[in-house]
Amino acid sequence: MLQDLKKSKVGDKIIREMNKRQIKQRDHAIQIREAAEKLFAKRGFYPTTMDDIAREAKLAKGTIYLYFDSKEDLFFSAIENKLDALLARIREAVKEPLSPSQRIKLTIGIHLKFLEENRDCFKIMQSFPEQLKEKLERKLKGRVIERQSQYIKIIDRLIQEAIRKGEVRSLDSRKLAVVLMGIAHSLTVYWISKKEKGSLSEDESLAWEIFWEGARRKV
Amino acid sequence: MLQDLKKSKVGDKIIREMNKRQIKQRDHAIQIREAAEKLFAKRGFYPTTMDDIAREAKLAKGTIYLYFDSKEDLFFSAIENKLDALLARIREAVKEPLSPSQRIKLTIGIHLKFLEENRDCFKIMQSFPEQLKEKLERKLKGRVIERQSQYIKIIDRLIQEAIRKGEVRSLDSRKLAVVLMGIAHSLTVYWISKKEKGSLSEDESLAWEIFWEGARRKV
DNA sequence: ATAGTGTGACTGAACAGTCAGACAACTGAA
DNA sequence: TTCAGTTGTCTGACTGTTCAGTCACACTAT
Repeated sequence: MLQDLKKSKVGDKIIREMNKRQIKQRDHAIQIREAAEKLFAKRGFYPTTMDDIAREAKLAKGTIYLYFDSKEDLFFSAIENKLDALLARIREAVKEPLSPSQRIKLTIGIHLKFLEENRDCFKIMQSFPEQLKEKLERKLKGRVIERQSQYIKIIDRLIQEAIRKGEVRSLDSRKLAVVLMGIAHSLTVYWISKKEKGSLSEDESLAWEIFWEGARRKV
Repeated sequence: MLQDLKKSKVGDKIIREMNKRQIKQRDHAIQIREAAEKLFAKRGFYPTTMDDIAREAKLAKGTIYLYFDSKEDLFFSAIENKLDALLARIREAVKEPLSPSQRIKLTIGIHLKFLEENRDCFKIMQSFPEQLKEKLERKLKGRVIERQSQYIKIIDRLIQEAIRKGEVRSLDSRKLAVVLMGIAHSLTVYWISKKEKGSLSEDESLAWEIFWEGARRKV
């Protein structure tokens, strides 16, 4: 076995070199991020210590610093990771060949389903905005804010399209996007506060109905 | 003057004793709470230090501890104080002899106006829920949660009434209350993110319209 | 004279981040 | 295949700093 590996070309060699150390590395990075997600979600940024995270990840504290520059870096990486997953799903959904309003509905559904599956992520994001010292790396903060605004932009664009097609009244599309997200958000908070009884996805129709009836162009 | 005071009965004496020291005391308590509100709103709980608050209040750190037991106590006192003011205004408005739906509209208006005038309060409340260690005094946390739920309860009751009178479709009234608050909340976040350009109160009609059209019983 | 307020240097605990040394995976010469 | 040497990974005791809360002393109204 080892012979085979040795015979292979340089390119392969690099790939195989990943096959013990690098894979372990990647695993550790994931392990750490997952521990961080869990604890940041539970307690928020400040009360979570690097020792806690190390314990949760079953690694030494020093190890964390091999993969992440600082506590903040880890925090933002965790959020980014989740947000990217959500954005990817939404971008996929938006491509569906449906009317704008139907695509908006689909998006809400995905959004709620995602939060249901990733309540941790939601809790982190919710506690994010103001709780960090200004002096913190603007760059880091910016990375997340950019993703959040991308998200609103997608909804905004959908609503603009719906307005253009006469499905929705011509109101401020950005504000409508904000309102729609607010509805989804508040239902999620409520769902979490009820200790997650029932299914959040079930509220998709309520959120949609209120928004749609409230926003649509009356015939 | 001093003679007069000395002659007066015990009851009076207590009252007058407030007239130099106690008044100063009350002023200091207010000074401290206002400084705390300002800084907690700006930075959140953890990054705000007692030294910061003392500096802002132009008093020594030790003085704060004459009026408040701990940092947490001060934090919750600040929120409570604001929430009580909001609740008082809402309770007053709800008494108006109007139809339930009109009273709901009035309530939203007051809510938005209050947040516009007290954006600090809003920012504190928003950052409140998860960011404190569990070990923190449940009692303190409870004081605020109780007030928040009172608020939702008032809206809930209004909506129940509107449903009973046939103004609103018979949906889950608590969820509708949550949605309504979510709409107001998200518009406030948006308004703050736009650096408070324009007037938040102007969004009253948008919030109302979407909610109302979405929730009302169709004729 | 004294009791009620105010002060800010000080203390002890908590915690992010470091680093010297242990350890495991790989290499290539014999 | 073996093993000494090399490189990359991991560890947790340690360090320096930050900060909530204290306390001995100062001040001021009565």
